[in-house]
Amino acid sequence: MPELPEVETIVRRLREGNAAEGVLLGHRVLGVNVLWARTLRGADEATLQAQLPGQRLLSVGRRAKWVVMQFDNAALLLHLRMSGDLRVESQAAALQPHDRLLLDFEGGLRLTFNDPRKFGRAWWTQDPAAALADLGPEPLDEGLSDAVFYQRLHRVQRQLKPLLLDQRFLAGLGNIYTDEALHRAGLHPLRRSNTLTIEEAQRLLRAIRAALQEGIRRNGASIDWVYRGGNFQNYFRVYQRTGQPCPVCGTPIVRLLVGQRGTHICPVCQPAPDTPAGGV
DNA sequence: CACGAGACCTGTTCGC
DNA sequence: TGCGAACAGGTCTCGT
Repeated sequence: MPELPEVETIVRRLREGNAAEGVLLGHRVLGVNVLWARTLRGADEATLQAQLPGQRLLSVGRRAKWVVMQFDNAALLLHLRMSGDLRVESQAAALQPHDRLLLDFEGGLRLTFNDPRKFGRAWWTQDPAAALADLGPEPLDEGLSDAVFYQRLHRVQRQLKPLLLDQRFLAGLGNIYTDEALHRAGLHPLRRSNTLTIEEAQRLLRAIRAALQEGIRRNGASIDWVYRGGNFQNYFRVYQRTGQPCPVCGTPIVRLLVGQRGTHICPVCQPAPDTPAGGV
C-alpha cells in the first residue's frame, strides 16, 4: 500500500506507539521472530538473532518509502513494497495471517511486520546511509529548487511517468501520487522529460508537493483490503477513477498503460504530446 | 540510454 | 454459481 505519505503516516504512528500500552522508542529488543526468511536482507536470521536483541531503539524515521529504525549499533530498514503493514501491539496479541517478522520489546510491546504478497523487505545494516545511497532527492525537501528539478528533468529523455516512479530520480512517489501530480500539473504521462519548459517543471514540482502534502494531511490512502485509517482515497482526482468526470473539466477519466502500470489521466487537461509517428 | 517483459507473491474483483 | 483472467499502492533483472 505505501508511498511516501502512507509511510510517513506509519512512521508517525510508530513514534507514538500504542496509545494503550506505551511506546517502542527508547526500549530494548528482547527477541526476534522470523516467520518468512526471505523478508530479511543484508543479514541472515542467525546474524539478526545474534545482533538485534539487547539493542535499544533510538529513533524511527523515513527516507523515501523506507522506514528507518535506528538502534544502538545498526539500523533496521523496512520497505513495505505493495502489501506490507506494521502493527504495534501487545506480545499477547494473536498472530495474524501473513505475519512475517516480529520484534518483541521490553515493556511488553511487539512490532509486527505483516505482508501478504511477501514483497516487503527488512534490511539489517551497520551503514544505513550506504544502503540508501542510490535514492534521489526527497520531493518535500525545500533544498530541491525549481532550477535543480528542471536540470534533472533535462539530463534525461524519458517519459514523465516512469521517470517520476524511478526512485533514483525522485524518492517517494508511487503510482497513485504520480498520476495525481501529473493531473494537477496538466502534463501527460508520456511527455518527454527534456521537453518541459521551466514553467512546466515548476508546475510539476509544485503539483508533486501538493499531492504529497494532501496525502499526508489525510493520513494516506486506504484501498482494497488493507485499511490503515487514511482517507485520501476519497479525494483522488484521477487515480482509479476511470470513466468518472475530471474534477476540473468534467471529461471522463481514461486509463492507459504506461511502463506496465495502470495510468489515469484527463485527456483534455493532460494533452498528449506530439509524436512523429502520429498517435500514442 | 530507454523501454518492454518477466519475476517475485497472494488476494480480490471482473467477465463470461 | 463457477472459473480463469485481470488487476493491485513496488522494485529488480534481463533482453532489445
